[in-house]
Amino acid sequence: MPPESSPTPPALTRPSTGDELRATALAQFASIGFAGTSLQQIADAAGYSKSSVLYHFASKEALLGEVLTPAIDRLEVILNRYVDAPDGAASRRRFVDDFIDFLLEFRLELHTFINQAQSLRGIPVIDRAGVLIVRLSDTLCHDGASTEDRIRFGIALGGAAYTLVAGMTFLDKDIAPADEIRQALSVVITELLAPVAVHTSQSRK
Amino acid sequence: MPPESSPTPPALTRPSTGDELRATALAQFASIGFAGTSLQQIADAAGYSKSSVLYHFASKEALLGEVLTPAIDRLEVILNRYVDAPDGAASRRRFVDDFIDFLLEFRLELHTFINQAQSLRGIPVIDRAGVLIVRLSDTLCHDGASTEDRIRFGIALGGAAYTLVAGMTFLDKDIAPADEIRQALSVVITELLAPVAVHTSQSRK
DNA sequence: ACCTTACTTGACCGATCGGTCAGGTTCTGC
DNA sequence: GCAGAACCTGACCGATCGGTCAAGTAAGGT
Repeated sequence: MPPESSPTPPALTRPSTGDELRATALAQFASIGFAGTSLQQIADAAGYSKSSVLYHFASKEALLGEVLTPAIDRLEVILNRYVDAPDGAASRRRFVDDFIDFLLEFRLELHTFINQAQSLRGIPVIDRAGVLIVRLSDTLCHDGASTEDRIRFGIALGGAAYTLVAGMTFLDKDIAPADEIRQALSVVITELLAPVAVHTSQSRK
Repeated sequence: MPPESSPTPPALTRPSTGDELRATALAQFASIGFAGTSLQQIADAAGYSKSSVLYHFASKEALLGEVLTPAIDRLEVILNRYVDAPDGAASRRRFVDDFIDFLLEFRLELHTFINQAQSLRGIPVIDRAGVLIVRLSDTLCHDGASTEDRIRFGIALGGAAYTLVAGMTFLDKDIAPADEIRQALSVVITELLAPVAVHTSQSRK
């Protein structure tokens, strides 16, 4: 092999073992569920031994924590940015864009959390995500929001999480181009959340 | 005890052991997942032994089948009724009402299927439900439906399933009255599916 | 009384679960 | 060359998994 190649690879560094395991575990958690995924499966899928997984991560729960944390951090940033921004349609629009970016980038993480949070209570990373979702809901809906407003929020969140993961599997067999999905998501979510926004721009009650 | 009570109980018959087990299993499958739920858990929660569960149901998969089948049967009836009905806004409206009834009555079954179908492929009841969902999607969206139309359908389906189960858990701590939820769902889902309906009433292209 | 049927159970099976541990390999700094 | 860290692994642990089996019990028909 010629020595011309760089010590740090040219464009992208190959993923570390930890990264591979995180990615593999995420895929399994999202499709089979945390309880239904064994460390052996993760190890086999990633091409390592079970012992190796437990060398890199203290426990199965710790692995879940490391897998979900980046998504939660990102969501926290987005929410804080929206809270700090002045009220108005422009801030609202940027938030929806940020949120759609988040959906597309962390679809598996969101799907994992959304569908299993109830059964995983007590795990630190899950509880942290839980309070974040509540804060997100309260921020968008305010305290006096109607049942319909809350259902709008829930449908937008859960529906997007579902559509981007499970839905794609057997509904859109032929996957649509990414920007087409992004634009469609933008239209539908904006439309879903629009009535909720109306209440937001005026002080409640 | 006075013998005045009827041989077949007056208003409602107490549930059979099989019914209790089905209900208990459904709750566990929906919240922890099929793979994550053990027969022991189901037996303990229902107050029986694991052996008793396996006496009433041939296997864990058979139990899942019996749990989900009523929901699938019902969805099949609703879809067939819509397909056989004349095209038009009235049929469409009735379908949405039927569908919301279905959502409210079989929320746990739908949630179970929606979020685990991918990992349970090969199990007869799951495959049957899968083709039914595809048929539902094709019926509502037709062949030439845009990505946005399909995303609308996916968000309505997945969003409702999520909101009615997981969402209620930590978003609407204080549960709203049933008819309020029904009306809100009706508004939001009708709104979501409305643009898709437009394409339906005219022959495509 | 007796047999049958429906139902429930504990003991048990091989396999797999999450997790520990000691040992082996490879690479680095000295 | 050598110590030490980083990494990877097979063997092993007690517990639990889905599932089988024989025994036991209660009710009903004869």
